[in-house]
Amino acid sequence: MPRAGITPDALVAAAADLADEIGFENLTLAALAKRFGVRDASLYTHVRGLADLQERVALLALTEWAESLGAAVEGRSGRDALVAFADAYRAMATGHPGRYAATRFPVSPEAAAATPGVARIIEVCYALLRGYDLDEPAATDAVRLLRSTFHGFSDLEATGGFTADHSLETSWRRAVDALHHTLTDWSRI
Amino acid sequence: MPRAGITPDALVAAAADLADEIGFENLTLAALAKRFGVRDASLYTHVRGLADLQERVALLALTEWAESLGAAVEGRSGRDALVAFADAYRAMATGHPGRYAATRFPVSPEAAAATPGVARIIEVCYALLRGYDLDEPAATDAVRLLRSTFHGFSDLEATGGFTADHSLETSWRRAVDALHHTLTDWSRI
DNA sequence: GGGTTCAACCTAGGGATGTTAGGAAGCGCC
DNA sequence: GGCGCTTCCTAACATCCCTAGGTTGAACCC
Repeated sequence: MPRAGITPDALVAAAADLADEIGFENLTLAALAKRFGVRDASLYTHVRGLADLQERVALLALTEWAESLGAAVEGRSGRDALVAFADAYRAMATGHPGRYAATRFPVSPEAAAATPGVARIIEVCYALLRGYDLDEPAATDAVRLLRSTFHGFSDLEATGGFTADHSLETSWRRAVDALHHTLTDWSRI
Repeated sequence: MPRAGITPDALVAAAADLADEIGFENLTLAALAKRFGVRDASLYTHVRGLADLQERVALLALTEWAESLGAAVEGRSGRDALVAFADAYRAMATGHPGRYAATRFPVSPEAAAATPGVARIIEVCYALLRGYDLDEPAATDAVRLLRSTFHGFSDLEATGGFTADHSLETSWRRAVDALHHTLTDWSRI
């Protein structure tokens, strides 16, 4: 019987796609093995187990996300940058729900430190603030506010938390506008 | 052998406590049965299955949460009400992580409609806005912004999303201040 | 008190999953 | 062609959810 030609990277990429299709919480070694035409026990050659696979998918998703956010902010500043960042953020959350859910998997500090994408996301957030007039510790407070709002909205949207019969698109716009206003007025709040 | 004297309500309450201890996603029928000194199959007398148990825990958590949020807002208005609401929200998320995670379980529309707490939370959110000058559809946008920010911050805090060496307490205060400012200036944003 | 009935709890077992241990065989390299 | 590493396999076990059917505690009725 021929080899399936699995590599850890191919396995993790396929797992991320599978997670987008069926949800990160439903990602299972059995389903992933079936996709490669292989027994589930065979996956242990490439991955230490389910927890290891989940962490790798999380790190992949964080890296891809960081690139997408970085590219969105590139060459923009102020409100333009904020809108581009927000739209890239939400596009990831709604277009790749499995990957997005994976980003919230608690990765070990060592793995996070060894993955450039993790620090890059925070870095991009700080770059976003350069168009506004913020120094530490206000910048950290502002970054936390940005992430909280974006993450909260995306998460509530993804899990069906919003039920009112009103456009999510305009609510999202209003939220971004409100953040812009807050960042502009930060010292006067 | 004597009966354990289990009732559905006692079972769900114990499940909520167990979820707070080991995490909602680790809540298992086997662990719950062990807590009552009973076989897992015996729980099917009181509950239709794991999904049913999870939904009941979610509804219990939502009800308790609604009461807590309602009590916090009671007799206050404007900024006072906002701060009290925010602190009650965060206290639930950090003090009862299992229950908080349960509130994000997708409950069926019928069960949600039959549980007063679900509607009560939205109602309390709208009551919060009475101190500010907002009409529809702005009120819905504002409620969504409030929930997004509170949920996002709580969720990132609970899952270890904040790593910077800076007080979470002051970041939370600043976020609430920013929301107050946003609600006050809503028509001028 | 004795019988009836309901419901709580049990044992047994099947299917799915994660995981480990050890064996067979493809594929590269000499 | 032969050696060896790596991939993939089978076998087996533990845990979990869930179903089917049996046993027994406890309340109720006479």
